[in-house]
Amino acid sequence: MAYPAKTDRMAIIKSGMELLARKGLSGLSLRALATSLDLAPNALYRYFADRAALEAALAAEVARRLHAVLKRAAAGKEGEAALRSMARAYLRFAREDRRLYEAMMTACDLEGADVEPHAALWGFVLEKVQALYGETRGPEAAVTLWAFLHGIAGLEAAEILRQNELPHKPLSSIEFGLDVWFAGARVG
Amino acid sequence: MAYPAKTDRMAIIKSGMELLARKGLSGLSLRALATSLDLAPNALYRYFADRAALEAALAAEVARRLHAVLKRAAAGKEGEAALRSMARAYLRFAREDRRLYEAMMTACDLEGADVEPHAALWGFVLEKVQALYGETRGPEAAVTLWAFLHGIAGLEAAEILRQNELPHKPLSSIEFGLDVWFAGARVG
DNA sequence: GTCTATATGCGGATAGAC
DNA sequence: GTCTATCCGCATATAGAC
Repeated sequence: MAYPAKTDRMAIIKSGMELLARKGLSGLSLRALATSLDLAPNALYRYFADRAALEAALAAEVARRLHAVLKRAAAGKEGEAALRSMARAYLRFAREDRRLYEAMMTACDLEGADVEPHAALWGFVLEKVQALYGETRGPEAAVTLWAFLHGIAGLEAAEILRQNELPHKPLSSIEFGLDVWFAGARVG
Repeated sequence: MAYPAKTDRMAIIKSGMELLARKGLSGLSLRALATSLDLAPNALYRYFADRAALEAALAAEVARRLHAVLKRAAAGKEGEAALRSMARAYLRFAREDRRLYEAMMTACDLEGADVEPHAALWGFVLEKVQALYGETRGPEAAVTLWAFLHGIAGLEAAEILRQNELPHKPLSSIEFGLDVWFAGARVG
């Protein structure tokens, strides 16, 4: 055959993750990704129907990574200690790989996306929360915690908490917020 | 004069807000905005140095609008009632004008941005929170509440809470989260 | 202050050969 | 499966005339 295979889905995802981490979702182009793999500008269309399909695949991969990070953070811990560790790991991930994190939250609702990694991630967190808040209140408590963490990540990414006019205490606010949330588990 | 003035800063902002609400920040182009004002593609450069300057001006305008919305929501109310009303108004704004809201949070940290409207908005919220949480804990409590609301807005915008795999109870989770947050004010 | 014209760059996607 | 070539669209920004 004149043109033997030079790549595959996994290699594309891998290279795509590196590019995504550096340039962000809007800065990622199929052309640049193809170039990074030594391919012609349009070669990726054999593996992904269009750009949206690639984005969804990348978002799923990010979810898998975050899931692994949270698992590691919770390892050997239980209850409140496990969740505090997970919360801090979540924010560390959102901070250090903010472009990956943003991509995960942006591209997870596309058509034909692989929802499994996202669902697995949610299931893992929910389980831990229910251990503290109970089965009934678990979902609402988990959404509340998630929203808080996601909000902190967003405020930090926008560098809003660093503006002079604002009392910039992001770190202490995080502990403050977690304290309030855990207090809710004990009271209710 | 051969070419009399056909527009001004305010008209540009006004038309820009309409376009922003429809197309979002990334979908907004100087060309389209100029066209909507019956101007040549480059006419706006007389009023804004570049695209970033326009974005910052629009973000400031959104902050003014949100500030007005929150003021109205708190009018005639005090303490917890005022803040609950403000929280719901905040989320209503983020939901109904989500592209404006996103633009405000994205473009508020640009060079040379007019920070005053953002600072005024923050000051207004902080004041209300301090009435409940006290002066010392006010900033952290306010950041916590803000992060929670911003996070909910983000999860809703990404339509993450609507996925089948997740218990999709955004509304009840909002009340749940607010309950926890207000409980923190009474306990501490 | 607005105009026409243009420089320059980017991106997604398709056709058809090998 | 990869290639070359191309179509098409979008954008920011500048130069210089009126």
